[in-house]
Amino acid sequence: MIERNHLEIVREVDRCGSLTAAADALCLTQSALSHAMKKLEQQLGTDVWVREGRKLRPTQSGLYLLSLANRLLPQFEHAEELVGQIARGQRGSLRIGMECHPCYQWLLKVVGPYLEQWPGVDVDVKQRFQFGGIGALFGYDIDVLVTPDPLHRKGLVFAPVFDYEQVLVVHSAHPLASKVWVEPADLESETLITYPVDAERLDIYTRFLLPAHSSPARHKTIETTDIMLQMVAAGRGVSALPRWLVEEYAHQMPIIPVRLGKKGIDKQIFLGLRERDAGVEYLQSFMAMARETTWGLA
Amino acid sequence: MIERNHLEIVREVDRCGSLTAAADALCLTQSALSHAMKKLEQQLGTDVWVREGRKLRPTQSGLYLLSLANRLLPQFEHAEELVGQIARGQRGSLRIGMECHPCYQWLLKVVGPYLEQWPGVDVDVKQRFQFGGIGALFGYDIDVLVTPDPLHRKGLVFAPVFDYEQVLVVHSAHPLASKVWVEPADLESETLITYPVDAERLDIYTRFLLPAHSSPARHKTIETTDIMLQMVAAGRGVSALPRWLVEEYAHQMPIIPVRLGKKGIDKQIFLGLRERDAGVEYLQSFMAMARETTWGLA
DNA sequence: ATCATTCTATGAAATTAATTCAACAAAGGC
DNA sequence: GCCTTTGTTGAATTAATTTCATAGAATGAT
Repeated sequence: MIERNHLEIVREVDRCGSLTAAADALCLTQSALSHAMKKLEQQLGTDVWVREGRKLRPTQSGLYLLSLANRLLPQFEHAEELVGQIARGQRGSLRIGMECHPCYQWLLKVVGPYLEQWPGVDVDVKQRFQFGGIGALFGYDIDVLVTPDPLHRKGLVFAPVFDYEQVLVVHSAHPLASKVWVEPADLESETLITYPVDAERLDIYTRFLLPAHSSPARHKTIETTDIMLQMVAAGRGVSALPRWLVEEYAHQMPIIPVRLGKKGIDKQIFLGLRERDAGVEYLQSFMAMARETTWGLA
Repeated sequence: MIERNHLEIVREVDRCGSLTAAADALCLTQSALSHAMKKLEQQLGTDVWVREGRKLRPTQSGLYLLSLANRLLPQFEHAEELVGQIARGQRGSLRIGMECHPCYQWLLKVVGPYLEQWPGVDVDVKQRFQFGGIGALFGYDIDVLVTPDPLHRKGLVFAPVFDYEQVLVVHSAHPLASKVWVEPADLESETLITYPVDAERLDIYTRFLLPAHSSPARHKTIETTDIMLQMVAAGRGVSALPRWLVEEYAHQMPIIPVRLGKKGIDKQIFLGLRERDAGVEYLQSFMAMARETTWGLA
């Protein structure tokens, strides 16, 4: 019924003062405008303008349509602008999924500069997924996944962003603190603090304790990295965390990183995203900035 | 670019879940919708939906368009509803022009019930006109004119609404108060209070004093009827007003109406409007209600 | 696996709508 | 009074939308 072009005409006639001038402005003939409005008037059952001599005086309906035009047309125009930005990859929303708890500290360092560089992109971080990080990626709940397990599947692409060593954290006065590396058996009298996730997602179990059929004396779970470190610094247990993270906090707390096993546990963190999104500019940029934020660790 | 029908499609697809169902709801073929959206996508340079199997998942652009649709479409629909009401004369604005100062008191009695009966009509009252009331009517500054001078001109129609007698108001202790009627000479020692308009628009001059070549001792002008009556009640002068108005106030104030001349001055008040508007329902209704509000005067 | 079903995409044809052209009428300026 | 400007209207033209017919792809059931 009322179409965008009708509003366009009403607005332009108001601006220019005549059908003829408005037609010029809209790159149409005056006749086209006359026909278009005549048809609208018939549909609405009311005139939009009163023809007085060769002047068009807006009727009450016309005045209302004009106010409508001034309200709606800018929204159309803004929408096109915005969609254009989305199309060019300059605007969007970036929902980051995290499957690597300690990486949160690292992520914060990436996100700050990223937000500055991409003022049009909204960033959100999610940490819990009903069907795992990969499922969230497939289900469009997130756009990027930060994970140590690049479960390759069709339609997804993964790229490594940084490597680090997973180490044992102990209080600096702890007997193990002086060791160059610890063995699984060393933990059998210790309290181990981990994030509250399945043991199969904890490297200290899958790659250290379980192969040696060892287990710690006690196992506590804590949600946040900060409290975890506070506990270790209070001598209430030991934990397994990235070396760079421990070194970051070692300045402020009496904690020491110790290698897990003779060769240590090396880990790699990947960023995964949907293949389809690989071309999106602000996603590529995030990947690039993530790779650059390696924290000065090998 | 983005047209109303595109928003219509986006909204309907979101509601129905598929192009096919949306097409049914919109009484179009699935093919039409597919073509329409394909064209839009090409113009925008971005997909609106990602085709996943036989499902359509909205992209970021698509989600934005959906929010736009939910915002804009109701406004289109509301606008059509409203314009329909205007077309049926159920809604509009009624700007009343007044060329009869004391009639303001009468008008208030009309407007109250009118507003109740026509909730869709906004009423405004104007009292000053650059080119007179008739000019304001022609110039669309007002829609109805309340006037004692029905200056008939092409394109305008006038209808009488009520008659009244213009009388002299004096303090009840005033020497003239006991007279059945006064002569022009009686005013030559009086202070006459009138509205601040040209003498040619004051009946006390045109139909009473000037024909007898009389004039009052002093002439004061006052804008409002209330203050005018206060002045008379304070014995500070005499004035000329409608009899019904004086009788209305005579309960509260020591004032008395006296006939002007042996036969009195009879006046008639007209409502004028543009011929073109004569069919507008809420205007007709105003005329009818105005005629009914005669204040019980002869 | 196979088949039927249910979607969407697409090209061509048909239909419908928009636009222009041309002629005319009304009003204002000189 | 004549010329210019402006809007209307009907017919012709052009452009668009819509439908039809068909094909492909994914889902679910047998």
